[in-house]
Amino acid sequence: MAERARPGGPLNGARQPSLTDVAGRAGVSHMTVSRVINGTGPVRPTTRARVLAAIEELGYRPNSAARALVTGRTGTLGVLALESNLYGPASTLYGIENAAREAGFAITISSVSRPGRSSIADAVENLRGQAVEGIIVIAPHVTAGRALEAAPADIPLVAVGGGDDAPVPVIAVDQRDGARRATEHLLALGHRTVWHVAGPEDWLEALDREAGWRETLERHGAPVPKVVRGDWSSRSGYDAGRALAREKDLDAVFTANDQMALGLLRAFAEAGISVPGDVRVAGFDDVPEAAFFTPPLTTVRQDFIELGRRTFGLLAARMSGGDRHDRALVAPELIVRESTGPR
Amino acid sequence: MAERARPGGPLNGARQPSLTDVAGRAGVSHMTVSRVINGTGPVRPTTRARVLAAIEELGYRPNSAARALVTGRTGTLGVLALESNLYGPASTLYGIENAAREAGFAITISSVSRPGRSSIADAVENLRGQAVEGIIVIAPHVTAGRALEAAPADIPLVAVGGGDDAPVPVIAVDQRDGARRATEHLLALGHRTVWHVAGPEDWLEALDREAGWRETLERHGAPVPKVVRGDWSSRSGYDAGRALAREKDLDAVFTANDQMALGLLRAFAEAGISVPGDVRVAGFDDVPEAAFFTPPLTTVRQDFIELGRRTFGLLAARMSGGDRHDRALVAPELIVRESTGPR
DNA sequence: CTCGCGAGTGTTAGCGCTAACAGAAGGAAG
DNA sequence: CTTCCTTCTGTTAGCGCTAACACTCGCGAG
Repeated sequence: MAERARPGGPLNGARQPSLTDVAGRAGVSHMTVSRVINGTGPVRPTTRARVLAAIEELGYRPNSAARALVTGRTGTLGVLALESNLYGPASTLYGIENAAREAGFAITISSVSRPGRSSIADAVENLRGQAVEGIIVIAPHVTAGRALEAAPADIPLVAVGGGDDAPVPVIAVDQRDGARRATEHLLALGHRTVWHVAGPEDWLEALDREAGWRETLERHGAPVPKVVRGDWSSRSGYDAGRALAREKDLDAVFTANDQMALGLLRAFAEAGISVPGDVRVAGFDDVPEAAFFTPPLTTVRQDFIELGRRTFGLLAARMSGGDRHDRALVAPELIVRESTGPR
Repeated sequence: MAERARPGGPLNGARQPSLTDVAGRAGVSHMTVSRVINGTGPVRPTTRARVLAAIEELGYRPNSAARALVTGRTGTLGVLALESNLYGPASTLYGIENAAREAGFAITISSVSRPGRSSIADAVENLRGQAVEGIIVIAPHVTAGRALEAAPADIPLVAVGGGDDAPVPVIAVDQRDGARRATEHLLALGHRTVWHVAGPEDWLEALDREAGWRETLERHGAPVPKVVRGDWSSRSGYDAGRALAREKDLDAVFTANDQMALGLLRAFAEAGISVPGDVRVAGFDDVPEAAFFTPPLTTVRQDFIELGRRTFGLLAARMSGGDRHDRALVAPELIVRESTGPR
């Protein structure tokens, strides 16, 4: 009776103990062991103790593949993440991972370097190949939203940070509200209007923040200056700052994220423009460094951990049959610092 | 013949097609289908075409659990990540994910909020429960190194950013060399010595950077000032800056990361100390924002993508039987900017 | 005393797949 | 024409587990 080699077995070559091994050691049937492990069905306390001892002695670990094969459940969720070091997406990922782990789910990630219809479809396909039970898409792009229109209907999928019109359920921070808060804060300081350095046009968050800024200006009857567009990077904020430094009645600027605000501040410093002396500046995100910019930055804080939790919660609801197809918003908070302080 | 309900099946209730379904449709045996899918064994071109057509029509997707059960391979790697938004760890994660995906492996992450013997052991256990074929630990802590001493011997495990004495193979950026480059750069500018704002004592990278700085000073016969210790945060860099601002012959400062340098610059600005006029400052990491600090920061760049690739490569080698237990270093690069520019 | 019932345990089947081997068909070599 | 390969395809077994049902007790009710 030849021992068949296990191709992918453990390094030391020994076979992992199976339910049957444990059963043999405990002097019971494999079903009793299964019941002890899963808490299904009644088991006499003394038997349970014998089984647990056998499990301990053999170092038994359930075979997840076998379990998944028979139950049809893998206990795994897929997260489709944008490959970026942007503060928001990375923080959201940890929020999701935490919530999922607490609920007993594993997370496998599939990253996408550039969002696009095909790359997102590929990543979704990749995750499905890994038999995930549900998918969370972190890709706050216009293109991502469109790509999801072709999302498979037979697997629960939710998005975090998608737009109003996304074809899937979405949890997002209320970008418009955040932009409104920042803009109103600046207007309340007595400025005639507020300039805006926007994020890239293919990001929904950029569009929402811009819309929130625009709406607020219009509601207050303030003129709407021409938008300067950046790409989230400090470099683009710097370029925007150089351009804005040439404007005559520049008074207040709201940048769509903190990194661009940093570049803007740098450009203003080089141009001899004082913040908040000559111009007041507000950002968005509240990255941990924002309090130490020169000057410390007024900005809008997003609770990414909460965002992750809520997103997981929505997916969990969908997986257990909830058919809600809604959009939930997490409220942001304005953090006031010196960049919009007294002159 | 009752159709048994599939507990975790797809939302629409229909059973996913199996090999047998495809076989029936193509008029062959399930083995022929398996051979077509895996490219094992010869199949007549016309048969192959029929099978591929059937796969397409049914939307067949291999069941990874069944495959894992019989082959003993899951095609999944576990990454144990520190739950932090620090630039380095997050970037490394993407580097690993990329390399793994190219090689056909999936990545599941398990995050650890606070590194410690038990939390790391728990996370490793968690990953093993998911039947990963190998584990990569991103946890550049002293405690992480110690926790890995108890690492299971029957699963390949490598660490990224661990210490010389780690009980497992390690890929790391050469922190000492980076610190040496920064320190020598500052000394070459004519400064008598270089002060150091170090990272937390329980981080190996902090210790290595400090050691590299200290060795360099000693080799050049420069006095070794008292180390100011931070915790990587801008806040701690700010506090360090306030403390250093009181020193008399402060000339040059090397901070162990860029975030702390930002806080330091902020504190110096508030204290009326000009950089590089009065004091020259260098950091470590080259975060994307470093070029836009006030002033732009001289710093040490680490190639995290390369680090991730190399780490995956090492793990792959170990998984295929390589028994190397070595330590490989990735060279960093000094990026000179205004913070150490001419006065 | 019999019956019923619940607690506790065992037996069997089968999830979807690959490994191993067993055929069948056809051509080349003797 | 036989023999022996090579190419292609099919059959069978079994991976480790859970679902479903069958069985054996022991005890209380009728």
